[in-house]
Amino acid sequence: MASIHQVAARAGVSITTVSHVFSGNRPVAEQTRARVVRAALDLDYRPNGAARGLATGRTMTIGLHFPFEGDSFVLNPYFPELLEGLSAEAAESGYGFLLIPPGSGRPGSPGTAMLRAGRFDGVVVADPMAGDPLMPTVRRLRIPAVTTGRAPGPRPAPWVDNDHRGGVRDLLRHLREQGYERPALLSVEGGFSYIQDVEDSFADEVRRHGARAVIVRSDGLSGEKARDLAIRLLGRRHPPDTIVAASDRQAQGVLRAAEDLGIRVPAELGVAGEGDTVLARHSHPTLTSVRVRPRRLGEAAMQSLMGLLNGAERVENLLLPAELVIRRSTSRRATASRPGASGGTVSPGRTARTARPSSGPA
Amino acid sequence: MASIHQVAARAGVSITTVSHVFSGNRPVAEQTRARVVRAALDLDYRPNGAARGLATGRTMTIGLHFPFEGDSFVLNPYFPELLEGLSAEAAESGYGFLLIPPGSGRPGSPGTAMLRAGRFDGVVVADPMAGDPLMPTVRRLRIPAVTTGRAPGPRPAPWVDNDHRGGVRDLLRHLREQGYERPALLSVEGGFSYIQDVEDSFADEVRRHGARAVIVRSDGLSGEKARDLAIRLLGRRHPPDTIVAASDRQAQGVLRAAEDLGIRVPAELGVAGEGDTVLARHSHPTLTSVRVRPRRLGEAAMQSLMGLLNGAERVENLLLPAELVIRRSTSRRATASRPGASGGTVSPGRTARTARPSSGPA
DNA sequence: TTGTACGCGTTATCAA
DNA sequence: TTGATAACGCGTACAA
Repeated sequence: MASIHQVAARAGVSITTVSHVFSGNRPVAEQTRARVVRAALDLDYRPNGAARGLATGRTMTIGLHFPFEGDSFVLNPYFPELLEGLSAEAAESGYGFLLIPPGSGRPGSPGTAMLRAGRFDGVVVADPMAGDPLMPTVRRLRIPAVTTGRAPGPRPAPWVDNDHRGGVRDLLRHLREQGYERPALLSVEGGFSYIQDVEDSFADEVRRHGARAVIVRSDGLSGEKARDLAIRLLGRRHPPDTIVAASDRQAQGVLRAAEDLGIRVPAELGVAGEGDTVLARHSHPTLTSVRVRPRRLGEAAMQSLMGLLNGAERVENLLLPAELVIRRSTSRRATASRPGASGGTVSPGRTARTARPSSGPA
Repeated sequence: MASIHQVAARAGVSITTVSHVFSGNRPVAEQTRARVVRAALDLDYRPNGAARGLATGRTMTIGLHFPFEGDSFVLNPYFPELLEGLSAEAAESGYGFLLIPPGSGRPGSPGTAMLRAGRFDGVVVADPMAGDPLMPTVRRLRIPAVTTGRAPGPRPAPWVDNDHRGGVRDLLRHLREQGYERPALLSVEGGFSYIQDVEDSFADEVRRHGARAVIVRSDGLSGEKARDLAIRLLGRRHPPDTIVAASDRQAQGVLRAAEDLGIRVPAELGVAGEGDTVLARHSHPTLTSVRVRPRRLGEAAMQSLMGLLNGAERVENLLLPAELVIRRSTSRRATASRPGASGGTVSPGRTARTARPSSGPA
């Protein structure tokens, strides 16, 4: 492997010049630069990352953690899209992602060793879970961190998030307009702030309009489990006339339950999902869902983190708006907006809001 | 951040001794070691990875690539499990995974820059696709590499793989024993060696027993698409009496098609999947499937790569046996093995085989 | 516009 | 059992 010295020698310049040709940190005469580039090409030279890191104190690496311990969240298209956004934004600036293994934060685990080894400049933690020792460890080690979704606890790390509460509010308003009166929420176990938001705002909103807040929880996102729970819900003495599911996969299970029980959707039962995944467009009937933007969230997370890395004392938290996409599964009254049309109907747009720096749930 | 010098000073020893306490590269007297550890603890010292990398020439980082360009393979539980295996094995030896972004290998892409920057000691490429420039680039840069599934081309990198061909053979034998005579294969687009293996061995085996090999391909793993294709298959003038799907999700779509058409499974139609995922155990009827071991495959991949990194000239390729798990969806004749019992029935076990170093498809 | 020389924090060689 | 010191390859303050 050629080093900067060999390139300098071959180009007839000093290593300083070679360095600056590759870092771009100071202007180099066009002629000189050409000679250097030529020499580097000839020798197949690539600047050594470790040496760079040693000299600059930067590793150009971001630690990345996903909540993938159980099976439950693996089959969720949310995370691949989030990763795309992170990746796109990181690529621009030469950052790479080092996976932080599950179980990191527990004393003595290999992941904790990695955290302690200073192998990255900062971390992105996707959907930190309540009770997970990772974020406390990250804070203790003073590693710059941004989370997608909010970490639990009093002074969470800077975060970016989807406005799930707003999404639920919009959805419930739409359901009221469609004449549904007894909504139930089919939620899921797990200590994510997203679930907390959905459940809290569902309960608040339903009660504010004088109804009882019925919430049941599945222990995974599977459609089968959702179907079973929905069947039980619909067999109650006073069954709900709408079921809002915490994910599109669960909503599909609800549709299946209705089909099995001979209950017509949307006439007798309204069904809505969350995430506006490909499932929502392809189920029968098509599914009303709350659209979030994992890709944009990933980009925003990296932007925040890079702010921190560039010396910003603190960065603003960011709440991305969620859009209600109305489709057949909740459209039982004719409206001007032709529900059921190709892509669904999007509720009146709202613009991105910036939340207060260390606010709790918005 | 404390450095080795400060620890040495505080412990009253040379930096050499501190170094050896942390690297374990030579014995240190118990008393001395205790003093060093104490000092390190007091100063919150952690060895600097970049400096280590510079001195040793090793980054303790493995590049990792998943075939996640489209949505299609994201929703496959195979990859999370593969990652678990890789991760477990890597953690033991202090290696971490740096994600190689999609599109790497194309000249000028950020991923290619990362490959060229020498940021890792080796790479693991999960299911390299035909036509992807990644593996050629990796070879050109002489980065030690192992693939899960085989890379296309004449002299592929060392690989570990599931014995899909053996799995298909066992499955077809079972189907013949159950009296099925006209199997069709519901495959999927995409240049993975795994698909090639399944299609090739299906065709070989079916023809060897004098039947016509019917193969149709979906352009994704979705259950909906599989259902539509299955409906078309079953509407043919001479419909198949068995449909073998390239994944459990597709097989579930086939079950749905049969249900919609009023075709009884397994009496009139046999259905089998691939992967033995949670879907197979939970569908109605339960699904016969070919079980593979992504977790063990991941472990094996890392072991092979670490062999390469430790100077092995070449490592043996490894073919892990696939097990046929017989459940209700193909069990129309009574057998001694009580198909449909809890976990399904596993075909006579075979032991892991080691393939010839640069063999093509086994 | 370019070059000299030092420092980054560690490992490895050689010596004691 | 331990230590002194030369790499490792790059960035950058300072000088020219």
